[in-house]
Formats: sequence, C-alpha cells, structure tokens
Amino acid sequence: MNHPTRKEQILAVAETLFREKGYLATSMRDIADGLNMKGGGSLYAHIKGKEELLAHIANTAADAFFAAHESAPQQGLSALEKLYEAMIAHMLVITAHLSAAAVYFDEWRHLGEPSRSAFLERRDAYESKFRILIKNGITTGELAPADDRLATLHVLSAMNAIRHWYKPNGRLSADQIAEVIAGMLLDGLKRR
Amino acid sequence: MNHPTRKEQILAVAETLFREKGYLATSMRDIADGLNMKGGGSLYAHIKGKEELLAHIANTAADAFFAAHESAPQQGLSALEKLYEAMIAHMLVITAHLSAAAVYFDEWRHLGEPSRSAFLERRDAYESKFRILIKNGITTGELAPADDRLATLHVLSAMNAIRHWYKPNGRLSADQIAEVIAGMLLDGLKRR
DNA sequence: GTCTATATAATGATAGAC
DNA sequence: GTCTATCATTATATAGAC
Repeated sequence: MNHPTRKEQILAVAETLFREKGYLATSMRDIADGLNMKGGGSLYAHIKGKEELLAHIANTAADAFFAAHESAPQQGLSALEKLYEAMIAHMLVITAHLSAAAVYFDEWRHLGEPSRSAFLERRDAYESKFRILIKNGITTGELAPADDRLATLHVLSAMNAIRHWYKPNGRLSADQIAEVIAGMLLDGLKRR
Repeated sequence: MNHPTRKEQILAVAETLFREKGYLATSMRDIADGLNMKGGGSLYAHIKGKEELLAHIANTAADAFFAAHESAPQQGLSALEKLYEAMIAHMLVITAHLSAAAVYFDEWRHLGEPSRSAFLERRDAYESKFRILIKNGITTGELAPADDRLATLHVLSAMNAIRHWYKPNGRLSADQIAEVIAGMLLDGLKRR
C-alpha cells in the first residue's frame, strides 16, 4: 500500500471519479489528469480499457464484502447476534470504501457481458447470506414471523443507503452510525 | 392524460429510458426511437434540449412528493401517526412513479446549474418536513430520544431504497410494502 | 411536425517517437 | 512508460426541404 503500482494508482483515481461523476461522465482523460498525465493514451500501457477498471473495482468491492462477512464474529452467538455482527461488518465496508461502494451499488450496470452477469451472481450470493441469517432469526423466535424476503430487502437496502449520506469526517463516526442503524433495523424486526 | 401532447409523450419515454439506462447512456436518438421517429432532430421542435427533459422530470417528481405530503391525513392524529401517514404517502409516490423517482433520486446530478441547485433546495425542503415530524415524535415521547438527524436520514433513505427492488407486478402490492416498511421503520424508532 | 443531412465537440482507443 | 497526434465513433444540436 505504501508503494502502489501504477495500475493501483489508476484504479484509485478511477474509483474516486466514478463515484463523484459517474462512470460514463468520467473520461479516460479525466483519470489521466488525476495522475498528472498529459493525455488519456498513457493509461493503456497499464490497462486494456475503461471497462476493465469498472469490473476490477466492482469485484474488489465484492471481495471486501465477502471477507468482512467471513471475519465477523459468529462463535457462541445467537441468530440475532450473528445478524447484528454481519450488519456491522457490512456497513463498515461501505464507510471504509465509499468510492468502491458507489461502483458496487450503482455503476456496475455499465458493465458489459459477461462481466455484468458474473458480478450480479456474486452480489446475489452475498445477499442471500443475509436472508439466511434473517430466516434463522425467525426460526429461533428472536425475530417476529415476517416475510423474510421483504425483511431482507429492507435491511440490505437500508444499510446500503448510508453510502448516500455518510461523510468520513462528519459528526458521527462510522462505528457509531453502524451501531445505531443496525440497532434501529433490528428493533424493527424483533418480536414484541 | 388520454390525449397526451407530443411533449408529454417525449417526457414519458425519456423518463423510462433515464431509469433503464441512465441519463448519459440515453441518446436523443434513443428517445426518438421510442416514439417511432426516424432521427433525434425532430425532438427539437418540441423541446429545447436534453437537459430540459431531465429538469422537467425531476421537478415534476418533486411536485408529486410535495402534493402527496400535503394530502396525507393529519387531523386528530398523534405525532407518530402523522409520521406514519407521511411515510406511506412518500412510498406510494415512489411505487407509482418509479421512473420519475429514479430521476429524482439518482439522475438529478447530471443537471447543470442553476437547475441543479434549485432542485436540491426543493428536495432539502421536502426532506426537512420528515425531520420535523420525527422531532415532534421525540418531543411527545412516542419515539425514543435519539439523534433526530440520523433517524431522519435512516428513515428517508430506507424508504427511498424501495425504488431499487419494487416490482409493479410483484408478489406484494405497493400498499402492502409501504405498510410493512413503515411499520418496521417506526418500530425501530419507538420507545421501548 | 418530421425528415435528411450536417456542423461541432467529445469520447475510447491506437500508433509511433522518445 | 509517457508523450503527441490521430482515427473512428458517437453525441447534442441545428438547417433547410417537404
């Protein structure tokens, strides 16, 4: 990380610009500018094309979500607690990688095939982990009997939405936000 | 509505395409195609340019949110009930105008100035109505004492996220979804 | 009001000098 | 590896015939 390769530098700039302006509104010249290069042409010594950047960023983000999910505490926890930990881990990936998250959630749709389908399969596989956690909570009785499909969509989309308003140097830390949002969401699902 | 003007037809097609592909990925030729026109040039007999379409759709969506908010039941309701009714009204605007909602929430950023700032001011004004409702609920003690800024961001962004997964002919009706989501969100905010 | 043709600008990507 | 120059394509928007 202290000595990023040129390709890593390109990816970092692309990620930031894709979030700030969107993939289509970001030109290869814009990316080159961010690296103090004089024209877009030099980039092609390091990458095959613009879409390779998009695919790489989207898949790296997916890696981060999977890794965080697998690293979340599980041992000796109730279904509800496991869900809570997975939610915290998920939101901390978003807040720690805001630009990558923008690609993961919004800009992926500019991927061509087959990258697009491959990405969506990974995303679906990841999201189904949350549905299982929620179903388990309903089974154990910790969560209210509910439409687990709808509950999963709600929980995921509410967590993901923090990408739209979280500010890295804002009033509340990422940890605080993650805890409060997870708490509110789980209180909305609990048996009462 | 039974006899839409040509301009209204153009706006309807543009709205749909802006949601499906995004504003930048939608060409004037695409819009003309959707109206069985032979080339993008004919559109300019009815509109000044592409961005006029974007601004018009975004502001019409804003009109719909304001109108629904003002029409929501208020008389004789508690703070919590008023919030609930406003949430239902908000989500039903989204589900009834999915394409316009995509512009309102996502594509507005491609507006140039001064349309962009004017739109954001209207959106902020609308969103602050929800913050007031939530603050009132905290004051009356119906909602748990909490960070009202964070609670408002959470409630708004969770409601708005249904645009990403609601399907008009899906398993659950818009009314069902709005009621369940509003219920879960409010349960997450209530004093317990 | 719609058509065809076109002006103008920007894009992703390539070629070749250094 | 970066530069400059450039190609091919596509975009918004305009002009003028019908």
